[in-house]
Amino acid sequence: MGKVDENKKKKKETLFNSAYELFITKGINSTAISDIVERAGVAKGTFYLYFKDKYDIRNKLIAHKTHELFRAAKLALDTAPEPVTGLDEQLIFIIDHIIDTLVLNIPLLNFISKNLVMGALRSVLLTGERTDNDFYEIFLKMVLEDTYEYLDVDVMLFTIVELAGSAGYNSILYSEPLPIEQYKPFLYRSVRLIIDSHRVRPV
Amino acid sequence: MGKVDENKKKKKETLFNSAYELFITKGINSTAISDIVERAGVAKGTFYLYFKDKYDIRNKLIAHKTHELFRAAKLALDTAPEPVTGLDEQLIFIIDHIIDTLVLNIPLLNFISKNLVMGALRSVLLTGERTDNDFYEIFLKMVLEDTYEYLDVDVMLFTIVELAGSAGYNSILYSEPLPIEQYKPFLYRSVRLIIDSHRVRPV
Amino acid sequence: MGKVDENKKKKKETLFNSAYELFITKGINSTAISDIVERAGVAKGTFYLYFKDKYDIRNKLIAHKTHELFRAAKLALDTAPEPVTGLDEQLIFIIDHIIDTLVLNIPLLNFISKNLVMGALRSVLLTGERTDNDFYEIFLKMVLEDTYEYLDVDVMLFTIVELAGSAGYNSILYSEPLPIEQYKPFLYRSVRLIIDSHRVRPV
Amino acid sequence: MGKVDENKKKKKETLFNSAYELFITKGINSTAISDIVERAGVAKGTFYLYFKDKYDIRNKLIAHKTHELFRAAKLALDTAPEPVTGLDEQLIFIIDHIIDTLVLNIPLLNFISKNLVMGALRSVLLTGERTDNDFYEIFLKMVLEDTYEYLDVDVMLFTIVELAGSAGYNSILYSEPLPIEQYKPFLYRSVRLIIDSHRVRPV
DNA sequence: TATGAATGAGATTTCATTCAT
DNA sequence: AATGAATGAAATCTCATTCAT
Repeated sequence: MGKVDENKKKKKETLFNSAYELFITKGINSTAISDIVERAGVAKGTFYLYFKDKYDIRNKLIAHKTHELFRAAKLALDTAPEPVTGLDEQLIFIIDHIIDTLVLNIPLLNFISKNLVMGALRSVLLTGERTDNDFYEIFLKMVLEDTYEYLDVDVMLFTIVELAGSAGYNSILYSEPLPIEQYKPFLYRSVRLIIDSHRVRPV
Repeated sequence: MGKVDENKKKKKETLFNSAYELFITKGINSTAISDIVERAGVAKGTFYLYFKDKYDIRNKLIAHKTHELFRAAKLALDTAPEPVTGLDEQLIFIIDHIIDTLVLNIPLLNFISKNLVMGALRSVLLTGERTDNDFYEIFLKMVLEDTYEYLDVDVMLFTIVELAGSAGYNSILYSEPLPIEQYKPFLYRSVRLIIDSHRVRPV
Repeated sequence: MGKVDENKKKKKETLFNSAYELFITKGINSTAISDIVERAGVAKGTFYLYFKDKYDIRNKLIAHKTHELFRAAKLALDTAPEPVTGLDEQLIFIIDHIIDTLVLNIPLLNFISKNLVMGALRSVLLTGERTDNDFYEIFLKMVLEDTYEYLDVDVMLFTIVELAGSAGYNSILYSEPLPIEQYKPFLYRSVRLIIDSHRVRPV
Repeated sequence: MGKVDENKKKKKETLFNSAYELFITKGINSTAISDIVERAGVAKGTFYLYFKDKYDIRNKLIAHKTHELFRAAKLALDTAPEPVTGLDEQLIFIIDHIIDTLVLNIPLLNFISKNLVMGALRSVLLTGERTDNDFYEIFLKMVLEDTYEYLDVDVMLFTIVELAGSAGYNSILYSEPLPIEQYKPFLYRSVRLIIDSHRVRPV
């Protein structure tokens, strides 16, 4: 990569970081592009060299952050001291890891969620961003390697993601109807039931 | 009610309606207060007599509309040609009714949802707005009158609302992973499983 | 005075007091008529029953407060334990008394001054408001009773008032070029010189 | 200076001039920023690029205009056909020059004065704006070069400025107690007395 | 590429004043 | 006399976007 390209990438990254910090601090509506470029230390015009507008950078940011969450969860799964076996345990492990991360990073939860958690998660999981790590492929692989056979895998994943995302969001943020730690057993029971209902039979 | 009070109520209502129509047509960000008052045919200052700002009227609107959805669903349930029995069937009836309403009113879905569906639904269901119709009471009554006994009723309702709200929203709007009509059976199966998992035994 | 008239006077007084407190607290520009009536506990329309606008009430307030200052100073002069004799000593006594009062009431100083101290003082002294206590008359009497004869009495009073008002204002407020207590000897020396320069001869 | 910087300076100047003309014509309260930018032929946002708000530009304007007055007076003093000698004559020359200027420019007098002449004059004389021509230095030099020695020079200048500013303002504007031309002898006599009272002895 | 001055539409908000009750 | 809802002009200020350098 040439020095110019490097510089270009650095500028973009700086804008990315500035935007993220401002978005989670002040919210999107109250963050002006001038705030972003000021914090990034670049000129206003430069912003428009890399992003279309505020919502462009926001969307890319959400996708990026969601990606990171899943990547970290998958990594933890793969490097767990004791191997986690069974699709249900594996999915719950991932959900649990993400929840635990977000509990410690409420601003991130707020940022992602306020901007339609579910859409974002889904985009990562089901449709989108098949760039570096293809999570959809990863999930399919997990499904295939399981001892059970599954029907309507897409539907299953979708249902779980929606439930966990939505219920998790509210439970973490508002401790309603229960604080997340107390709600987890219920959530995971439901996840198991959903998975189970998609099983055909042991292979 | 004096003539003045009557007039006041009418003004507020007009503003309410104008705001709603603009919000679902152009979106909140693109709706200016001047748009609202212009459409309502009142002076700009009048808006500030009744609402703090754009977000104040939006929140009140969301609560109001969500309320209406539930009220209509409950009414339909109570006046169904053939009585619907069993908590699971009743809840699914309500969900189904709301989904069908929103399918025909995508702008409303978008409006409510973009502004945190779940939070809004939950506020109606679990905590909030115990004004006219107390839905929480209604649900409790439905639970009590069922032939089964339930544990953790709050958790059960919360889980169902989150799942149905979030999954329904995406399925209706994006037909992903399936169009809503095809997704419904899966959704309702999950709802039934969740209900079932909270049952203790027949009374 | 009938009950109605009494009530009327009370309303006006309340508005007066509210305005004064707001003016010295927030400044005139930032004080809205709605602030005044709110604090006074009367309706907005009532304000217009008694005053033309914000500046009307302000002017009346300044005249009133300036009047009070002089009245109090004159009273102190007349009731001093040891009689003060000589026009120079008497005028300095009055100036001193007013300065000491304002030092303890900076908001009042600010209010009067920001709105043209000198004009206000002058209006009281020379031209205006010959209502209850006619200060001009009082000063003339002080001049006549002195053992000296004076030329151009108006000019003398004017010069002294302008000097004391302007220099006093700045010295009290900004301690520049000296704090008022240290500036006083210089000020009073100048006042004596001015008086002296208007003397013709002992009568 | 680049083309951009040149342009910037020109814009600021244009705003400055527009504001000044409006302020002295309509008064500050009645001058809107939109008036200023309209007259200057620039966009509204441009104003905020150079000034914080209306009061910012006003303060800078007052300082500027006051500066000009003194500069012109000093220039006249230095280029007088017959050299003016003696501190008293020099100070009176300056005061006289400023008074004569203001007599011909009542709007300027009003503008400066309404916003606390004295404060402004003082800021130029005693403390402030030590930029181009340092008037304080100039006065000190005048004092040093005099044949007399002086005590408490700051106090002397302050007293004179306050007296001349305040009395001059009222006399010019209201012809009270006398028109300025008739009042001048009295004023200058007082000034001489004040100067004299600070003299120690001929050096 | 990068800059940042300039733009100017438009958003929000205030508030003196009126007038029907 | 008193009220206070309604007005709506006008004020301030923001900010996304452009474009000459």
